[in-house]
Amino acid sequence: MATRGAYAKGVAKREEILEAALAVVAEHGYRKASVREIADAAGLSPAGLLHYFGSKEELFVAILRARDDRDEQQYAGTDAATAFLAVMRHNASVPGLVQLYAQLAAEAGDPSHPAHTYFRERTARVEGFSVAQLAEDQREGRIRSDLDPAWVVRTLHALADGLQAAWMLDPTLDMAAEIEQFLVLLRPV
Amino acid sequence: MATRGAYAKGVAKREEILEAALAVVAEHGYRKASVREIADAAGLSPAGLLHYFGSKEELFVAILRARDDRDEQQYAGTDAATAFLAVMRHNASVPGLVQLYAQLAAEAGDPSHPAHTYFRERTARVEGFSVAQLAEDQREGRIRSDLDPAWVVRTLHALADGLQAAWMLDPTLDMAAEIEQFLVLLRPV
DNA sequence: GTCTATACTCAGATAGAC
DNA sequence: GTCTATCTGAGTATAGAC
Repeated sequence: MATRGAYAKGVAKREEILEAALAVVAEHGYRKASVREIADAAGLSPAGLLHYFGSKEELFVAILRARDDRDEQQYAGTDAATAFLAVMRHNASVPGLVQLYAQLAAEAGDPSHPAHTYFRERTARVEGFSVAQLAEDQREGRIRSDLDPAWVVRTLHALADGLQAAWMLDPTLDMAAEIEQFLVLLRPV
Repeated sequence: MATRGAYAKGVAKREEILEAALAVVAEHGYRKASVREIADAAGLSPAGLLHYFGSKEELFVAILRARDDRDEQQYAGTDAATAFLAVMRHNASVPGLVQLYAQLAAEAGDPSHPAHTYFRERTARVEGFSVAQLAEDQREGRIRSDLDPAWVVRTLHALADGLQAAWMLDPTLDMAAEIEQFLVLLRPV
């Protein structure tokens, strides 16, 4: 139903706008990615764009949600360490997305920001299933069993976010290698 | 000389503007801290403010520089681990500054951003003397000697940045405790 | 050197016509 | 569902008063 009749066009247009927004962010960075420019790239007016996404912030949150969906589908069931590394390696190939994520995450520190709820939910969800995965890694002897899995996951998450900030300042930084080094410390002795 | 005659007023006004900016950011958050509002708080017009700081971004960079100066003076000579913990604990009492830092750091990912150079230099400087401190910690047996000090410092830095992002989303997070847990992994066996 | 008044440009968002 | 026209508020450049 959702892709038939009068709705099909709207759904397709939404996808088209997301793609255009991503392309503009990738090329010009988040700062200069105005609604106008994205609307131009998607072939409609700023007001037309805002018919689909109520505000600039909502549009960007939608992009991040789409990324989350893809990542979570792709790495479902993989052990936590491997999944983290794979995501980090992939991130290094999409600087625009990394910038967008960092920017929005910083803004979302303000509880009144439209993306605040999204980031809180995202953290709870991602850390939730990562803890489950990590506990399994511990049972199977891949990770030291004397560490609190929740702490390990929070640390991995914070480390990943911080490394992305460092990587934006200096793209020669190998984010995955840094994480890998940390994982060595988690190995059973 | 710099504080005599006709210049004394200017220097004092600069300080006053920095204080006002900090207060506005602390109260309304970075997002809604407009040049106009800061100018009002400092008792002058927007253009008057821009006489001292060429742009909004330069003003905010000046705030962060002032913070750096204070921190670096205060913890010069302290061992790296203790200094990091002290700074983290202090940060938890100044949410406005944490927000400002995170926001500007994210924006500065773009090389054309006015704060890009500041953050690159800051990273080089802070990590530089932290590595020196950490190497000493290693020689004196407080830290495992088989770890690359540069890696440890980069990781500590990234972890701190990431934890601040997480803390903004959930202020119940104890950033210093998280760091402390990580430091346990660095202790000699 | 310090500062104001004015005005310009561009942003995101809204109202209402089509 | 999409446009045009418009509103509001941002940052800041300029000219010039003191």
